[in-house]
Amino acid sequence: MEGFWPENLVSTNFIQKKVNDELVAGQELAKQLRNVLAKSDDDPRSAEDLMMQIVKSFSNTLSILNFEEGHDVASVISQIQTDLPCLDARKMKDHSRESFRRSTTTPTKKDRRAFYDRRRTSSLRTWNIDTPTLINDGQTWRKYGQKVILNAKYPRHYFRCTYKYDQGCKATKQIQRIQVNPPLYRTTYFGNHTCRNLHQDPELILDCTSPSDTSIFISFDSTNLINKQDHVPFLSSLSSIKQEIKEDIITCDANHSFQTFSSSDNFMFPDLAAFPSPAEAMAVLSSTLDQSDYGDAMYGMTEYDNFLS
DNA sequence: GCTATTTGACCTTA
DNA sequence: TAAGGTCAAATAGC
Repeated sequence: MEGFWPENLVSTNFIQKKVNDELVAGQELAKQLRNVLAKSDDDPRSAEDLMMQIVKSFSNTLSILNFEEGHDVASVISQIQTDLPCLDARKMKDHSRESFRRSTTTPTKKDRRAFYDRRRTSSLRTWNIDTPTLINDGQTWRKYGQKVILNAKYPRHYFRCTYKYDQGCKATKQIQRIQVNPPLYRTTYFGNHTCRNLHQDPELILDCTSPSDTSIFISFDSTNLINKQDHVPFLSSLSSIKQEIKEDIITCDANHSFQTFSSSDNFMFPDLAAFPSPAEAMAVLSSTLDQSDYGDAMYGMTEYDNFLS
């Protein structure tokens, strides 16, 4: 491992400290979000910003945990630390909200120039997350493009908010695989969601969108450890996202068969704040997956890896 | 028939 | 002019 982090720092203790920091930060953010949600007159953007930070925190933790010692964990941590300032809540409040440029009339191909907004000149806030698995931020996305990038082994996938045209939400994201072994995916977000996702629930969602990964829900209510699939209508949106990825994969490689999961494969995370230490929390989280789920998840990741390789 | 995805073409920027 | 981002017609799936 080269570069920023000295070799001796990337020790088990160091990684444990980083995991601890991420979990503590996530716990604190979760508490803040709970307070925000408790006040109905609060700016809904505050809740969204906090939610994104929480997702980021747990994603970072998972990134760290999924890198075996000796692999390039330092680069992940370095990336995380580079990204963190972008997630500072104080900085997130003032990001610009550009007006919706698309006109109500359907432009011809010649008219595209009228509403085309190239990313690099945009003032939209951007940040990225590197994860060993695909993550779900709880929003609904629609894929609108795929592009082979120069000097990149894997194509870049482009997603926009499902409600772009309904509500003028300008949030987009890009997903690109950047590494095979260990698997690493870079998700780059552009702009905040300005939509009101009708399918979204106050509960935070942290879902792996790999084709057959099980969904993970973080509940703020420690008594709420049941599978709420049958009671939460917004779960249909998650199925939609999974379907997007699955179909994308199947289209690209018909030789691979993927196991699809019913929504009942979702399970609930216990309340992380209830655990005395992050290590115990993670141990419980790991054990929350029963053998079949774990096997299915691993199967799915393996198949997806094979496809992307 | 509706909705989402694919993919070639188009557009902007460096 | 090359590269990357987006559009939209064609296509597929439900």
